[in-house]
Amino acid sequence: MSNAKALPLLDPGAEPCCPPLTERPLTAEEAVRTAAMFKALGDPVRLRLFSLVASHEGGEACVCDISDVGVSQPTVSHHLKKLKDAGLLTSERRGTWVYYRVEPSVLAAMGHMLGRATA
Amino acid sequence: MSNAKALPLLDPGAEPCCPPLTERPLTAEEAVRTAAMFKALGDPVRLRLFSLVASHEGGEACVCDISDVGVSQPTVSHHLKKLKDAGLLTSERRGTWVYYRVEPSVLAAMGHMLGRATA
DNA sequence: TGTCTATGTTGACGACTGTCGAATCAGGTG
DNA sequence: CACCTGATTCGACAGTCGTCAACATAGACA
Repeated sequence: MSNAKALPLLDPGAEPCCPPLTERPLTAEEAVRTAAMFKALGDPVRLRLFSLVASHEGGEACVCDISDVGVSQPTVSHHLKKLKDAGLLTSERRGTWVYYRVEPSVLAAMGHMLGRATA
Repeated sequence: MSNAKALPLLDPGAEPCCPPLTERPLTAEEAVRTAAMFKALGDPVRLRLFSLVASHEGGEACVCDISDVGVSQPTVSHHLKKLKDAGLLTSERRGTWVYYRVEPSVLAAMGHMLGRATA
């Protein structure tokens, strides 16, 4: 987390994960890992925070810019941490503010599972 | 797996839903609706059941064929109902057995949000 | 150095969720 | 008709989750 690199510095055992859901049944282990990512996006506040970061210019945003989602700031921090734990976001402190950015590889993996990118 | 009909017999307010997450921040309402779908897939058992149905031939499977996910049958039924409530599955009773099938439009919508499926 | 602003952490509370056993409903078969 | 199998619903329980107020930490600036 030193600086900007698109290199997917993946968490322990975070491959492309899984084939499209329409291709083959998931194993128990795959399901556990994948469900964790879906669960991270399964909360309205978290989903909104994630979209705020993902749609921000450069794919990064500081907390001060996305704290307007209707909950208290500790709660925002809590959800941001959950997203980070799920591997969907990475954080970087730059001076006074902390910037969050999306992990594009994980996003693509989830989209691949759902959208059957057979093309 | 070119199913016969892609007809989306939509649930109450089940449009294409939302733009890709990387395009624009979701509104609160969009986030609530979309998070419900992600949450439905946010449980390992449910995700496995869903993949079992989705990957079955014809996109449909009877309960008797997907009950081997490590939990009791009432629990399977419970999760199946959740998936149905979320609009991800539809059920149909055919004689003795009940068949579940995936709702392709919802799958595509989620994939579109995450991975911008292709283009 | 001290103080102020910006984030993250802790502890607690209410609500929801996943799970099971038992009971119930639906349909087929003798 | 009675009976049996498959599937859902009911009631209850433990565990997790989302939320907040209060406190702690990190860095900037005077």
